[in-house]
Amino acid sequence: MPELPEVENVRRTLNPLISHKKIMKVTVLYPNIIATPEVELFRNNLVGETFQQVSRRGKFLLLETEHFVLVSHLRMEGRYTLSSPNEPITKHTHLLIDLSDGNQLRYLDVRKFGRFALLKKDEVANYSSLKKLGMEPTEEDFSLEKFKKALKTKQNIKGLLLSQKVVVGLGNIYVDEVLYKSFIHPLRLSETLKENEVVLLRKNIIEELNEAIILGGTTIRSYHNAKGETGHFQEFLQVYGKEGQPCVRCGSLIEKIKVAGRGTHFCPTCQRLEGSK
DNA sequence: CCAGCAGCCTGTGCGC
DNA sequence: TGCGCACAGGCTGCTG
Repeated sequence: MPELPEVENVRRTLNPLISHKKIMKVTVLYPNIIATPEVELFRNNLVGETFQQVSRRGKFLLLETEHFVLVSHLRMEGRYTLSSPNEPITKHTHLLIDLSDGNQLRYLDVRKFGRFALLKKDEVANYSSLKKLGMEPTEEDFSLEKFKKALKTKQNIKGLLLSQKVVVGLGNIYVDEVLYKSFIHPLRLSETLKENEVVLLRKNIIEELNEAIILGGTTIRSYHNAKGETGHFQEFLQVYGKEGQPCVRCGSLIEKIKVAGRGTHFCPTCQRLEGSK
């Protein structure tokens, strides 16, 4: 489910719901979602802490307390809600955190792919999942020079962008949209991109993700922010989920193939597979 | 070291 | 209606 715009909207809606609230009790209903430390320690370390701000690195949420950072990844379908402890617990609820204001923060995840790691503050910088992440897709962090260097590989461009090791935040929907807007075929080898294509691709990545954040993210089936609201960017998708429909630029029918193991949508006419001569 | 791919889970939609 | 299969906003660990 969530790519960067959705995670950022969860961050923005979750932050005011939990910051400055003390953790009274922690209940883990599905232990496998806790990557580290062991569940007992996870609970004991969290109880008594007070949430500070919620921040984000790539698609990871960082729920900070005085001494720890709760690193949360929603993967495909993870979701937060704030409810009364009296509300019945559904079968897809896996973590409960009772707060000092009487509310209960809940983590729900149908596919159980999401993961939590509770780290001491000084361990965060060295945590492998965060350490290997690439640049944030902002004008300041996402350097054109670094991008050009990172593209010197024979990996196809879609796979490279999905890997999060060059620039973070793109998932299967936004990567298809961004490549479409940049006239680049998803199977194009990264090293064959020309200067003007790299410049356009970088600009489109930054703009696309920003616009999607402003529109509340993309809701195809399950995404909701921490207040239960859906996004609206799905109304502006041009290729994702549009197979068989005409390209708005040239009228060719949008095709769907598999790239990097993922369903991939593109226009066979406007998106170039070869570097221009 | 790196690219590629199963595995992790459950639900949904499709063809037969 | 039922069944089997493919597929779904992602990451990780193993393989060659």
